[in-house]
Order: sequence, then structure tokens, then C-alpha cells
Amino acid sequence: MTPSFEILKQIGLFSEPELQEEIITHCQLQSFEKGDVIVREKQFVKVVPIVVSGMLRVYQTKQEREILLYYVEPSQTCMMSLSASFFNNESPSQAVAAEPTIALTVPVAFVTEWQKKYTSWNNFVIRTFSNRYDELLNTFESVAFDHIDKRVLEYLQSRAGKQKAKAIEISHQELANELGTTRVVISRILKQFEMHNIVELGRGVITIS
Amino acid sequence: MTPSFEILKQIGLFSEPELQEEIITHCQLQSFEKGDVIVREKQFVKVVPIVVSGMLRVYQTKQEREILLYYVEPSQTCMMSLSASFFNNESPSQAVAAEPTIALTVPVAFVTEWQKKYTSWNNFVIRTFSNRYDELLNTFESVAFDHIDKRVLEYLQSRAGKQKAKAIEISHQELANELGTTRVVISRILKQFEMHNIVELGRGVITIS
DNA sequence: TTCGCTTTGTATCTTTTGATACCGTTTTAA
DNA sequence: TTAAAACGGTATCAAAAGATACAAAGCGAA
Repeated sequence: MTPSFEILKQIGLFSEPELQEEIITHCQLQSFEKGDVIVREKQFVKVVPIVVSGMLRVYQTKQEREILLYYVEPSQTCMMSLSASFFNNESPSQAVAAEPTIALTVPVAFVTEWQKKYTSWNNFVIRTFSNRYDELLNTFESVAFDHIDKRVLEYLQSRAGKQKAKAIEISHQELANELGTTRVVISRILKQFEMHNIVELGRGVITIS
Repeated sequence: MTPSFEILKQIGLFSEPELQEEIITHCQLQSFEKGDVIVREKQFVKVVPIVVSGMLRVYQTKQEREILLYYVEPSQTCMMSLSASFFNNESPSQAVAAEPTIALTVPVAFVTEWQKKYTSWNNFVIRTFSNRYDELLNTFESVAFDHIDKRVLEYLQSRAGKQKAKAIEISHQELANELGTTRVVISRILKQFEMHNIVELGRGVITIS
């Protein structure tokens, strides 16, 4: 599907009219169902996705383990795709729609071209790299120095902050995957939280009090 | 001091003659003693350093703790300075000469300008961001999933690989700082290694057998 | 409704790592 | 040369988190 000016306005990042024209002529608007794979591990990247609505989950699987890199939210793009597109590398990571998602797909050829021609595009690229680095540094620090109970609480609060309702739909096992630990550890901590009236627990649901 | 074409050849990254001219007219070649601070935390960045010889150590201090981000080796630059220069931010990190170092200093104004004009400069910038991200991801994984003994050994092997001699000059305390742990833990592990004939220990020196 | 799968609760045990303390040796600087 | 600082060895204790095992409860499909 061809993107519209409306969509570009919604993304709100690309100010130059010429760039907007180029995006409309060269890019596609694609819909994904929850669970659809947008970028597969070890595959060459042909387009870089910019999320319009919904969310992508980007992760790696190394030695049987899943490592969450980041989520791509509206008006953001996937840094690993960007990076792979610059060097014509295979993607070292996988991107999956975490919910129904609409994304603008930019053919890789334009990524560097637009960087030279349009300041707003270049800013977008640099900001993407810089922000993802900061993000990773933050999770690095919290893994290195914080106890898991604090990390669990921060994860829940962050998730709750991004939605209207305070009820977070996630199983203990999934939460363990997100934080790189095991289910038993999560159950233990959540039970502690419940006893201290910090959360309420249901099957597949955690509610922050 | 004004840089020469020789120096640029040595760096070996900037192919366009026009870019080389610009570097020679606008950049400086600066020498630093071991311990000199090149970028201070919370200070605005005026120049971005590209290391010609020697090495910079870039780290953050958060909550009394020191977090090693990366080393800047010859032909590399400091990603945090780059990033700060793009957004006119204060530097969130500190860069110190780990040994006597000569660096090419690029005034921040040219960083984005050259990005648009010179492909090799843009590649350099993007590659810097991308490589530092990969690097951080690797240390993240090793902190999250590996035991300290393995991390110590890998650190020693990596250090040894970068020099001729197998003797690494570092105290247990310094090693602990590098890996984000405490001196006692390091002493314990090194003693284990020595008993298994993996290393030989001296005062301030560790030799891989 | 019943069978099977998913989800959660919990107990026990072990390993890893950190914290603290104390001591002896070596190096440095006054 | 003497005092102080840096360095390293080691013992003890505690806390955090992982591994394993088993049971109970909830949910969906046949």
C-alpha cells in the first residue's frame, strides 16, 4: 500500500517536502499480524521498517537463549536493520510483530542516499543509533548492578506506563524470558510483591496496585 | 599541531582528497600523557578525537561506580563524543588517555557537514555507532550469562592478543574495576587459575601460560 | 465432563558472588 | 630509613539466584 501525507504527519519526523515525496513514491505501507516475522535472523535486509502503529520486538537467539534487544514503537525504526542495510550484512537479529502493526518499509538503497540529501533523515538515523545505545547501556547497568526484584518492578511499571489499564497481560514464564531469568525466580518475587501489596496476581495477569 | 597526509594515510579511513584537505586545514593533532582527561563528564564537547596512536579509556561514573564503556584504539573514535556532538549535549562519559596518545581532533561543526559531503566520513560515523553497539551487546551477554572466571580469562586473553608479550601489567584491583567486581573475587579466581597452571602471578603482573 | 496442557505455588539444595576482616609483603615517598 | 600506601592471600559469613521436583489450579478442546 502506498503511504499518504497523513501517515507522514503522524510519524512527524520528516520535514522536507522533497523527502516526503520520495517516501511516498518509493516506500510501502505494510500491515502485520501479531507474531508475523518482519526480519528473520541470518537473512539479508531489503527494507528498513518504520513503525506507524503497533510494536515490533527485536531479539537474538544465541546458544539456545533469547536476548531481547529492544522494542520498536511508533515513529521508531529497527537499528539492527539500519545497521545491516549499511553494510549489506545478514541481520543478526529477528524482528517480530508484538501486536498488530503497520509499518512504513524503506528500501535499503535509500537509507544512505537520503542521509546525504535530507537533514531530518540523517538526524533520524543518528538518533536511532544513539538512543538504542543508551537504552542498551541502561539495561546493561540494571542487569549488572540491580537485583532482580527491582528489575521486575521496573519492567512492570514501564509496561503499565505505556498503556491505559494497570493490568499487564503476561505469564510468569514470558516475564522470565524478557528479563533473562527463570520462571521460578519470577513467581517467587511476584509472590513477595503480592504479600507487600505491591501487585495483584491473576492467571496471565499482573496488576500494579 | 597541524596533521599531515602521512597521518591520514596511517589512519587509512578517509579516501576523498577534498576531505583530506579539509582535515588538514581544520583539525589539530594533539598529544596526551597517560592519565590526561580528553573529555570530561558533564562538559560540552567541542572536538571529537580520532586516535592516531595510543589508547583512550571511556567510562561513566554512576552511583559511585565506574562503568567501562570501551577503549578507543588507533583509527577509532569516541562514540559518546560523536553522539554528544550531534545533539550539542554534555558528555555523559569521561575519556582518559590509557597510555601516551596522539589524537586528531575534529571540531564538532564538521561532523555533520562532512557526513553529507563525504561518503568515507559517513561510513566512519555509522561504523563507529554500529561497532560500539555490537561491542556493548557482547559485554552485556557475557555479564548476563557467563561466570566471572570465564570473563576474567577472556579479558586476559584479549589483552594478551593485543600486545607482543604475554605478561599483562595490571593489579587485581584494576582488573576488578574493569570487570565491575571486587578485588577479593579476582584474587580468588586468579589463584585458582594459577593452581591449574593457566596463569602465573606476580606483583602487578599476570602471565598467561 | 474429562483429559491434557498451561500456569502458578512452593520447598529444598547448591553454586556463585559479594562483604568483611585480618595479615604479610612490597613499593613509594617523605 | 621509616612511615604510609599499595598489593595480594585467605578465611568466614551471608545473600542472591539458579536447578530441580512436585503439586494444585485453571482453561480449552474433544
